[in-house]
Amino acid sequence: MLRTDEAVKYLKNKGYRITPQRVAVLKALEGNTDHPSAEEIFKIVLKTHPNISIATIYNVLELLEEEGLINAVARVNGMKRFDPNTKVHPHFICRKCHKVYDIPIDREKLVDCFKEIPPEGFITESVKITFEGTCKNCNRN
Amino acid sequence: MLRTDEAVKYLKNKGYRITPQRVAVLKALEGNTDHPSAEEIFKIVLKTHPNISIATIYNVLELLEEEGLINAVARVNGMKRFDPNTKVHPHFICRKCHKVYDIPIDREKLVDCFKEIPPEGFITESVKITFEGTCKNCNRN
DNA sequence: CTGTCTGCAAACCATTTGCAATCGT
DNA sequence: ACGATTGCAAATGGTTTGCAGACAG
Repeated sequence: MLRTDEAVKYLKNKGYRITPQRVAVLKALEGNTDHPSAEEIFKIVLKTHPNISIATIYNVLELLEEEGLINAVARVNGMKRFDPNTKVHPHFICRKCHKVYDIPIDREKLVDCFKEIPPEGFITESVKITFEGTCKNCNRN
Repeated sequence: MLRTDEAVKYLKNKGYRITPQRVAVLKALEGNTDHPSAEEIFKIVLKTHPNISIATIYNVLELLEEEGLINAVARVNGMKRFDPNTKVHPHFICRKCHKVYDIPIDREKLVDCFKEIPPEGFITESVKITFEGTCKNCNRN
């Protein structure tokens, strides 16, 4: 799970400059379970940094993703959605309200299920498990 | 697995018109394990239908996906990739060569692994399991 | 015939890029 | 200081859309 102070330390250590914009994006993501889009992160950060540019948001998100501090976990309505929780876990995308939910899962079972795949010679860098349908809330109506 | 004749029957039965363009897209996808993009399907169909428009390709693909005859299984380099095999099965996306591989998997194990998720009240319409990394071929070089 | 589909070209829109000015180190 | 990073505005590019004409049923 992303923590701003640890991420800052990590980035500094890698030689990256610690700009207010980068810290602001990290803070917007810390503890955020909404799987926000770049636009949503932009809106959050605008509150404290009224001059920030959307291009900077994209820059920072790209950096954080490359450094493995966050993941792009889905694409909903054409927009990438980001998750500060980089542990492998399934997501559920609601086709009606476009919310992205984390799905709790028995980690042992998951590891067991996937341990012999993909085939030899393939090197896996990330795994995505995504359910799509209609969520509890939307099904009630 | 998609079969052109069955798909045609299905679409006709639903009241859709059977146009040469629709049949051509179906034929381009039948038995295709390359997970082609819209552009790639366009190129295939152009050989037999030199006047077809890319917009028509997108139209037909949208229709086939809505009708559950094909799936959009991934987005690689910004491009949707399509699979005529609509059975749930994992994919491996190579970050170097951008090939999309089908991954064989023990179906029973998969069902067992996923049977109690997602949580009650959520209605699942599709499941995607995607590995990303570098493929056997690219790792050799 | 009639209303669905197609082909064309323009529009869309999330994301990327080029570049001069800014600011972290 | 110096070079990495930002903000702005324009470009990119896969996909979508509007519409007149074509064609399947």
